[in-house]
Amino acid sequence: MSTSKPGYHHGDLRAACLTAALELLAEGDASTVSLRAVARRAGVSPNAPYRHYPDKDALLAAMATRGFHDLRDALIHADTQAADEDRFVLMAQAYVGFGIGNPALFGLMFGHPCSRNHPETSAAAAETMAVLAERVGTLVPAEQHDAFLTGAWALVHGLAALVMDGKLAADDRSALDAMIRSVVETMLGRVAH
Amino acid sequence: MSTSKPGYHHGDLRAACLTAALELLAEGDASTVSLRAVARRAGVSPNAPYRHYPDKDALLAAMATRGFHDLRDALIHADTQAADEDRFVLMAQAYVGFGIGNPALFGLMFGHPCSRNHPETSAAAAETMAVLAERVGTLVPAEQHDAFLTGAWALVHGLAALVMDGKLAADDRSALDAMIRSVVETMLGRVAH
DNA sequence: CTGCGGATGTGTACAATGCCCACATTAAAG
DNA sequence: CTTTAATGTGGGCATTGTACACATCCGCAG
Repeated sequence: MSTSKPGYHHGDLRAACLTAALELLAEGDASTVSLRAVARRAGVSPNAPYRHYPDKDALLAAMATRGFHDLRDALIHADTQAADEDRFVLMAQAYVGFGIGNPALFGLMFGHPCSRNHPETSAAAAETMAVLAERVGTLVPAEQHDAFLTGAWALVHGLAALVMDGKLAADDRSALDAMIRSVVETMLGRVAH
Repeated sequence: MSTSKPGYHHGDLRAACLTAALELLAEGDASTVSLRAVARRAGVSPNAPYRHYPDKDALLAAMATRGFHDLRDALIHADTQAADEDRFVLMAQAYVGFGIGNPALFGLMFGHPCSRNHPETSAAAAETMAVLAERVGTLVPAEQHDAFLTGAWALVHGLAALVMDGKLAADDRSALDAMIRSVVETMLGRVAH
């Protein structure tokens, strides 16, 4: 397809840079991603990426945007996998699981200034959170709605952040999921009744 | 005292580097902190810091350690400021308030690999969390203790992360504190007994 | 007091990086 | 076919992290 032409022009360097950058990020930490390394991996000169991204932050923002879309899709998928009471648990597990599976990307999405400064990334983040909010909206009486929504969101995000930071350890994935279930049910059980 | 001698030797360069680095971090984002800028601010040659920190990550870890100690102290102080039921609310407000007041440092503490790799920093983080854990221990029956502790911690940490990310807005500090109180009381209020 | 050794700070150096500029190539619009 | 804008190349610059060799100084043994 697009890989069959080694000519002067790449074909879709923009996308190639994005995937190269995501690969690099997955292989190491944030410092592994340099514009020049991305260019090398895409088989292109060090400056070529600048034709598609005004600066490094723009590339990082594009990566974060992709990350938010993937996270959103994972949440939506989890939301369809169970009956009502379990849905939020599954979404929490999916949220944390995404972080575990893509730690450096997760850190980029929530830790790097670029996600705040780029409107496209902020929009993707908002979309992602809207999925959580919709589910939470079905779980609680109206008068507690706002506080509960905020709390549930914070709970899930905090779980993810702490697990990613190694502050909460688990032997394997299923132990982790069990822990998440236990925590979420304990915390939400208090509110539900 | 130690600032009165402009001679060849600095006196306490180790501490000077730490405070210079913390100043730089407070003035901008993480990228503002370069070893060379730290050296400049301390009025010393670019390589002098290497006599006290083996590499840049070691300096960052020292900064994170300091951050955890300050956060711990803020939590301990909050814990003494009210009667039993309010203590956890005040601790949550202090936790988020620390993040608001030191966003870049907070990001370092919870986002950067150095806090995982340096034992001293990990220890400081554990100490900090122990303060939260102790308070939580008084709020809940033993069989729910683990899940509740994790949940409460995640809740507070998630609140801080979301507020810092601009995902939860508040007009001013007292509106923010009110929101935190509302969320915390909703999530764990009626279980106190 | 002398001189000596280890701790601390300086200088030079190098590779890598982000980014700027001028130039080359090419695909597509006229 | 010609022109033109998009895309990729090459060279260059300042900054950064860090290694190595040298300078300076504090404290201690004689």
